[in-house]
Formats: sequence, C-alpha cells, structure tokens
Amino acid sequence: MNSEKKIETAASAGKRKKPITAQDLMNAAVKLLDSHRSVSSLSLREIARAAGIAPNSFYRHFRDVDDLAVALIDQAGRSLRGVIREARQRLSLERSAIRTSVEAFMEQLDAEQKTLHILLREMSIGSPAFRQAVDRELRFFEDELCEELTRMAKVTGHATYEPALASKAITRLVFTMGAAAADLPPEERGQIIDETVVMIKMIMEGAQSLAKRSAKK
Amino acid sequence: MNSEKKIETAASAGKRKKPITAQDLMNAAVKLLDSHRSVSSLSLREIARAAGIAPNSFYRHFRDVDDLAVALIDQAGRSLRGVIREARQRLSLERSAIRTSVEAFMEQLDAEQKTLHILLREMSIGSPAFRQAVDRELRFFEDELCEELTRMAKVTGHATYEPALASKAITRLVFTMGAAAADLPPEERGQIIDETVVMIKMIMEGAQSLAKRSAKK
DNA sequence: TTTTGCACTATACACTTGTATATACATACG
DNA sequence: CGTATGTATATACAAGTGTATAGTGCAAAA
Repeated sequence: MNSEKKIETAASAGKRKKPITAQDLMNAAVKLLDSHRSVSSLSLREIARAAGIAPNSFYRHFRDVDDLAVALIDQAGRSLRGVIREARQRLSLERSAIRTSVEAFMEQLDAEQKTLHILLREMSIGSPAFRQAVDRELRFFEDELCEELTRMAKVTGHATYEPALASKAITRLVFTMGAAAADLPPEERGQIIDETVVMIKMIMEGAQSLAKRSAKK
Repeated sequence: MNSEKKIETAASAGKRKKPITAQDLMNAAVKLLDSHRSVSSLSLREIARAAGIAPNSFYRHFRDVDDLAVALIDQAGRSLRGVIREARQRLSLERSAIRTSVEAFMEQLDAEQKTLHILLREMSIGSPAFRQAVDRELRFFEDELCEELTRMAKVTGHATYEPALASKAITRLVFTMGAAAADLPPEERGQIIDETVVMIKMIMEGAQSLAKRSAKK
C-alpha cells in the first residue's frame, strides 16, 4: 500500500503542465530497460508511473504495451538506418569500408537512447508482430548492404557470389556480435569490433572467391 | 476466482501417486514455452500448476524460476552436444560435412523437447547467469568446430585463416539462422538450411583464401 | 455564453503473483 | 512402538496487474 499516491517518478517532476505525448511514454519505457529486460516485460502501470501519468491515461496513446513496443522498434530501426547512412558518408573519404561501418554500428550502442539494444533484444523474443517489425528493419539493412556490394562489384571487378546471401550473413553476424557487445564493458568492445571485421572479411572474400570459381566453370 | 481448485492440468492426470522430480518440473516448464515466451517469463505458480503440484512444492526442487531456467539451459546444451556428435558420426561416411551438420541442427528444432528453442531464446534475454550458461554451451560448439577445422586443414592441405574466429562466425550464424527457422512452417525450413549452408561455405572459402594470401606474403 | 470533446485522474474490481505459516502423511531409524 | 525427516498440502496475505466506470478541468466550437 505504498506507491501510486504522489510519486511522480522522474520525467514529469513538476515542470510539465498537462499534455503527454506518445513519445514521452516511449522514452519513459526506454529508461526502464536495462540489459536484461525486454520491452514487453514492462507492465503498463510501470510505464505510466515512470511517465508520471495515471495508468489509464496510457490507453490514450497505445492500445497495449506491445503496441508501444512496436512503435519503439520502428523508431529504433529508423535511427539505425540513419547511423548506417552516416557511416556511408564517411566511407567515400577514408578507407576500410567494413571497419568504419562496424564501428559506427557499435558506437551507437552507447548512444543516449538505447534504441539499438531494443532491436537486438526484441529480434529473438516477443510476439510475432515484434519479430515482423524487427525483421523489416533487418531487411532494410540487408538491402542497403546488398546494393552496396553489387555496386562495389562493378567498380572493383570483384564480383560477389550471392550478394543477397552474403548481405544476410553479414547483417545477422553484425547484429549478433552487437548483441554480445551490448552488455560488455566498453573497453572490451574493441576486441569484438576486430573480430566482427575479420568475420565480415571472411564472408566477402569467400563470396568473391566462390564467384570466380563458378564463373570459371 | 476460478482456477486453483481441482484443475490438475495435464502432466499429473490421475496416474502418478506422489513424488515429483526436478525433471518433471523442467518438462512441465518446457511444455509451457511457445515461440514467444522466455523461460523466466513463466510464473512459479504457472509451472507448478502445469506439473500438478502446489505452488509451494516448487521450492523443494528449485530456489527460483531462474534456477530452473539455468538447469534447462544446461540440459539443452548437453542435448545439443549430443546432436552434433551424432552428426559427426554420419559425417565420416557421407559427404558434405556442412550440409549434414546443419541439417542435424535444424532437425533438432522439431524434437520433442524443445531444448534448442530454449537455447536460442535465452541467449539474448535473461539474467547474466542465463547468458553465461548459454555462452558456455556456445563455446563448446565453437571449440568442437574449431578442432574439426584444424584437423581438416591437415588432411586436405587447405589451411584456415583464423580457425577460432571462423568457428565463432559459423556458430553464431547457425544459431541465428536456427532461431529464424525455429518459428517457421517446417516446409520453409529447407530454404533456410540451404541459405545457411551457402553462408558457411562462404566463410570457409574466405578463411582458406585469406590463409593462402597471408601465407604468400 | 453554453456546449462539446479531449486529456487526464480517482476509485474500484477481479485476478495473479511470490511466499509465510501451519499441517498432513508417508517412510526410515532408534 | 515412537519419532524424526522429507515431501507434499491448504490457507492466507500483501503487493502488483489490466481495465471498467465515473468524474474533473480546460480549451475550442457553437
């Protein structure tokens, strides 16, 4: 018989007058996520409390906690695509496209909004709707990468064996390694980055080598 | 004000007299897991109900639900290692080591106990203890694979660039693809298997190609 | 002005959860 | 025989959950 009286846990704290946005709720939810909690394990009341509103007000903005979760995943995906696009900008100037991209990805793990964490976590748990949402984002990633690979092929002359598959492999690998890096002290991340880079090089080298072989034959 | 009166949900159903084993509880828990629920999202009462015992009897066997989860992970890992070892037996007779192993892995997804599902799910969610347990099992997988690769290298003369890393990449990839296949109609699994096989070939081809290159130089 | 609609709140209900406490009933041992 | 000991039980409680219902206050529309 304690809480739910005057708590106003953070987030509101005296300043705001009345109207809360859906985004506010999403932010409140994100703040509640540590490394081993999935979005849908949060209770509606918990989120409402963190946002400083009454439990029922939640329904004004989302049908469900799951509904909010999907919104979060979408947002995470959008932000991720931004990161990748930015990485690509840097890419034309410096060398080692792979390393640059992987670093951009891993850097994002520390970003203020833990959007990447959300994607990484929800891709393996949660309702079908979740998976679908995450899958959509993964496919964006894949497609951009595939496009990049075939473009590179034309420039350098190194064809790629099955660019779509290579892209998929690389994508899944980066996400998996990202998940591993996510809850790791930042000073050990360097090693994960190095490993990931080598793995990607293996895949690309292999895809090119297989391309040559199947062309010869 | 309904349940908890005379339900005896399955599992007990009249036959057994009194003593329940820890394994019974684990099995009951597994039966409750569909594709989008993690072990630790099960409630103690839920599991007890499914096993046909009183909630408090749970404590005779496990401290926590998490405690039970760790036991489940261990069991899953043990079973998985069995599968892999079996796959290796077949391996010496037929060809295409890769395809055989991947198929063995994916077949296990349909097995009666959904142990593999558990591993796949818990590797990305759950308490540190969970992750650690899953990680241990993954490393087993990796090590066996790495050993296999270096052995193959000596026989065929094709050295592998960084066998440990290649093993890690392959392992993560297989698990990720397995997770994707896990909740998919079985008739679409074939495609996933094919994709996975190609991906692995890319990695191995790449690792060998990189080995030659770094040897030459 | 009155009215209408919206965003939010308060109270309440039925239900689940983890666990504390106390109790029954077998079997094993002196 | 008693009497521990281990395993199961029922009952109970405080806390938390999702949500139904009703109400409040305020801004824009009539």
